[in-house]
Amino acid sequence: MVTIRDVAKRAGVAVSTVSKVINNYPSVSEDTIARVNEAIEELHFIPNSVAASLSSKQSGRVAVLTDPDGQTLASSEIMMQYIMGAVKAGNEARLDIVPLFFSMFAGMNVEEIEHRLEAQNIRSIIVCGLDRDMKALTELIEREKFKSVVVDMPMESENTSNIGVDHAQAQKDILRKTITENTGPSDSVLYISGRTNSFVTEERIRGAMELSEELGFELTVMNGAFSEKTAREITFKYGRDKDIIACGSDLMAIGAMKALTDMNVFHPVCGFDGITLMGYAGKNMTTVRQDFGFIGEEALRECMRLMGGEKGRSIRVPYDLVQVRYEDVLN
Amino acid sequence: MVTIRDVAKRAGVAVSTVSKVINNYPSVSEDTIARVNEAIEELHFIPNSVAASLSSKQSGRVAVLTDPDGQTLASSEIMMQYIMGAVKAGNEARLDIVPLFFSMFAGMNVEEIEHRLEAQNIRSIIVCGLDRDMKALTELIEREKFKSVVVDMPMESENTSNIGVDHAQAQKDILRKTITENTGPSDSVLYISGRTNSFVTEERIRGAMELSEELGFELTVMNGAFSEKTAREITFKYGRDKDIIACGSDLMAIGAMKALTDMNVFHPVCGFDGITLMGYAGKNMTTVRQDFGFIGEEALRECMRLMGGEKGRSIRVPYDLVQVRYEDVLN
DNA sequence: TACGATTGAGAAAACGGTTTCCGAAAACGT
DNA sequence: ACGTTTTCGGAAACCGTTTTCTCAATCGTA
Repeated sequence: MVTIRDVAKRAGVAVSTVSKVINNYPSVSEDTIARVNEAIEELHFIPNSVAASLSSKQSGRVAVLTDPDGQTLASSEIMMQYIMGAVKAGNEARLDIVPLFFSMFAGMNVEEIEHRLEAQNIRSIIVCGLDRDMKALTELIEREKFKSVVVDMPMESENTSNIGVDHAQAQKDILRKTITENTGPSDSVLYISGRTNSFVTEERIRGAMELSEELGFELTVMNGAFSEKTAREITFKYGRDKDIIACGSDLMAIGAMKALTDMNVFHPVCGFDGITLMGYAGKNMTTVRQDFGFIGEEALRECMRLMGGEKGRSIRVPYDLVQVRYEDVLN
Repeated sequence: MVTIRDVAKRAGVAVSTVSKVINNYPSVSEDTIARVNEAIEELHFIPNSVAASLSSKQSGRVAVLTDPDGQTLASSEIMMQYIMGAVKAGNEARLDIVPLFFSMFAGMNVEEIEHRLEAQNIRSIIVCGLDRDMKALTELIEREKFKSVVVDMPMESENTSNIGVDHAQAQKDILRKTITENTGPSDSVLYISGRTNSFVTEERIRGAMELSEELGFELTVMNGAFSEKTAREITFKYGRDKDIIACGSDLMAIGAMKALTDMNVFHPVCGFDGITLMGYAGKNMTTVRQDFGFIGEEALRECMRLMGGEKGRSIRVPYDLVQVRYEDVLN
């Protein structure tokens, strides 16, 4: 392994000087910089990130935390996109990115999780799939020992940013579109919501209710708990007499559509997320497409901002209203 | 951060002794071990893995390498399961696992990839989704600087193990089952294969051909390139007159089934992989279900074996022949 | 009883960087 | 031309472990 000392010798300077060049310190003359860079080139030197991490507690290692349990097809697609986005942005920023998974923390208390992250010299975390029941992770963020970027939870502080689409607005938009493009403003809508411990569920319900006030349609909200099966059952029971079925996730929308098809009725259905599976689910379905890859990228860039000393903030990302067709997902 | 020195002081021993206790060295008395462990408990000490990694070039950091391009829904589900399996096994073995992605290596030559991995003190890699065209990765493995575990490629050496199901046998099994459960041994079978640069494609084709010899049915092999769309087109053109459509992947099986449905003919179709999407694709389809999570776990354990100094080998893992039904994938 | 063999524990040198501090040389102002 | 500041580069301490060596104490045996 070629080390910084080899480079120093080759360039005829001190190791500290090489280090300064690597890290773009000021107070190195153009001349020296050139000579050092030349030596780096020639020796194919790549700094050992482990050593760097040890010596400067600075090192940019970011962990992606989530709960891998209850993995559905949809969530693994979404997670994969988060991770790939984060890795991509991490590569561009030339830092380590170390995905971990919440499973390893199951049953641990906050201190222990903290210690484990510290033991890896991790300074910043991206948390996805967080809901209100995950007390340990929530507390971890609130203690602010780490720079945290949390997806789809309204947390914000000195060291915490949140990121995600505006769920209330998006729900309003997709529902309005579904209503206006179909039968009219005085319909009755069955809204099948996600799990109640989730922030996005609250927001989406709020959006639907505000729109119902605004347009004056009848709105029935029922808890589908993000379950395709439950959504299907609810639709069987209560869907027939409604005009539109709106769901708090695509998976539930698919369940609802299955039920409608079985009953031989053809109400429009709208979902939320924009997963690939929607392309296989039938016609007459629209959804809010989130760009999960982009969210992952942005989340990582936000980690860097926070590590750079800037304050936490809220980031809203754009979304699309789409009809996912089979042709679009076909590969 | 509580360090090994704090523990040493507390226990009244030298730091080296603490280190020995942590790493289960012999030549420490029961007595001392107890005292040190007590101190560790009391101080909630967790060894800094970065320092450990720097000091002993031993540290167990494993990278998962793959090509994230051309991510289909199916492959993201499969990758996620590989990764989660590996992470799970990694946690159990108490080592770091650092998923990286091949994307960062796009366009790099072998030396550069090597340097980058070295710079992270990575000693062992798991490679998935490798095909014959990925020269850099293949060469990386062949140079044997790393302990490599490669999924579904027939590479084996001192420092290289491979893992996967027996694709030829599995293809034979699922095809035999499909034939015998349906019309009889003298049918004509259309086999839509995967991409030709892939080892699993060769094996699966070989399995199908051997069975055709054995049972004496007519076998037509066509290249579907792992594409749902292509499989669909092939089926449209040539599927009608056949009795059975066998495919080299589930995604292609779904495409084939789509075509059959559109043509209003109902041949049995079999796929390969056992992805969730199959549950949404229709009746009369069977497939080989691989346990990707288990493969990920085993791959990581194999990394540890190799790092422990044992020689590379081939590992065949079990598979199931199943019919994925909607009820089974419903959540 | 004495002597080599064994065992248990500590001191100190790595590992490969970063960072602080210091001094020499160059630039500047008057 | 002299004192003062600024610029640039180097020496050395440090990050938290592991690991090698050394040494004292204990043991077994003749």
